Amino acid sequence: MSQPDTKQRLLDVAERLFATGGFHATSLRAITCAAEVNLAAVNYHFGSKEALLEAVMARRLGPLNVIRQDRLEQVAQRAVAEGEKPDLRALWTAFITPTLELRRPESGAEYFLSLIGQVLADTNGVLMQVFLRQMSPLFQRLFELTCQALPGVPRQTLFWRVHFAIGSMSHLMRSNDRVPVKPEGVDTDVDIDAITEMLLDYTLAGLEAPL
Amino acid sequence: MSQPDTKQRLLDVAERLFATGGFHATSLRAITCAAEVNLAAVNYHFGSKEALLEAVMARRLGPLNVIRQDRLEQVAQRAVAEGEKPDLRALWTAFITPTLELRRPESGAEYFLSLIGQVLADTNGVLMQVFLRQMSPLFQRLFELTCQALPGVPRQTLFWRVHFAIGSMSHLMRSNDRVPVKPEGVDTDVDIDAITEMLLDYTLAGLEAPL
DNA sequence: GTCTATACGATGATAGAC
DNA sequence: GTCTATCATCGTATAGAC
Repeated sequence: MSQPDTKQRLLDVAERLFATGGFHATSLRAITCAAEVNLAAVNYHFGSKEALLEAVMARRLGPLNVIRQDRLEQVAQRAVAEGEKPDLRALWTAFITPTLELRRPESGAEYFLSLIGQVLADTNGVLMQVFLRQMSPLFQRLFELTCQALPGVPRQTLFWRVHFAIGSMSHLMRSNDRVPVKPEGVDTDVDIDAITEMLLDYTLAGLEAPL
Repeated sequence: MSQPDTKQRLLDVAERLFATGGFHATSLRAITCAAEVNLAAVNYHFGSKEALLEAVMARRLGPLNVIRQDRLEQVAQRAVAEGEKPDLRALWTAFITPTLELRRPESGAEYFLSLIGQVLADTNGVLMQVFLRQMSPLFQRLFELTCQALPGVPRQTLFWRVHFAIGSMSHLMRSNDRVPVKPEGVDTDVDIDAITEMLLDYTLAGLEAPL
């Protein structure tokens, strides 16, 4: 390998350009030019433009999902140990916190979240299928534990409420800095911890809503 | 005009193909072929592919926003007349109900919602800007009335909660039939009235969540 | 194995004849 | 208003240099 970091450079540049300019609007020529590699390098190393995006996602999603799964199981085991229902707030904290942590500039994944937000929205795309294959076990587990935590709410109802919660979260991920409407007297530039707590309060109240 | 309904046919076909196949994946050649018009007709009548989508959106969004704005003002005026705060449930019913009504096959706009969901997700796109310009007054008004209905919650907090609510709603719009994960014992094919009520319960609980 | 140069078909857009 | 012809650019594929 004369250029040992060609793949790495492609992943980094693609993540940034896809996130800032959009997947479809970003050409392979723009990526390979910015990464200072040949155009054909993408197809050689990854196979296609879609496969490149898939690799960009997998690189971050893999470790992230391990963390979320671990923290989810910790909450589940604590519930078993204490012989009680899983703690709802702990459950959703385990799911939300590691995700929003990526918004911190120090994480090195500042562009990743808005990228995921885009993919999550592309209902018809193949990318969605790829993403879901990675996420499906986590979603299933989160749903089951939420059902255990809220035995009073019908599964059917909880399914849709979890669906709504995912919607809020993905919408937040997508709105990196640009928030649709900024009314007077509102500062949209709040820190991550504050937003995380607001999302948690909102989501928990929704999940526990009276029937 | 030898073909007086060329524009109309283009709008109808484009709405259907954009919604089912995705905006980027649908070529102008596929649209003009299905509509049985010449390829250049799109650029003649609308100017560009993006402008065509904009026209498709505006055709439905205009009347819909008039309805939503009217119903919002009805709630506001009732509050003034009774000298009380606006009713929160009535407020969000006015916003959500006319929208989800479009999911009914009889509405003739069955493809529209998933199209809007796509646009709402394309954070970086020009389409988003177009959409927001149409929606911004409605969002502003909904936010202000929500603030009036919940004077105990800080504007800053309510801003984000409204943001989360919009996220749930757009996520629901996007998932026309295809829901990411279907756990056991859950029927995802519920009727619109039931889903509307579940979304309302969820959203209201979130907006009113304790601090 | 890795990179380069080059070519192919399809796309969105446009100019000009009718 | 409608059509044909043509353009630059896109994602992709491949042959050949190192």
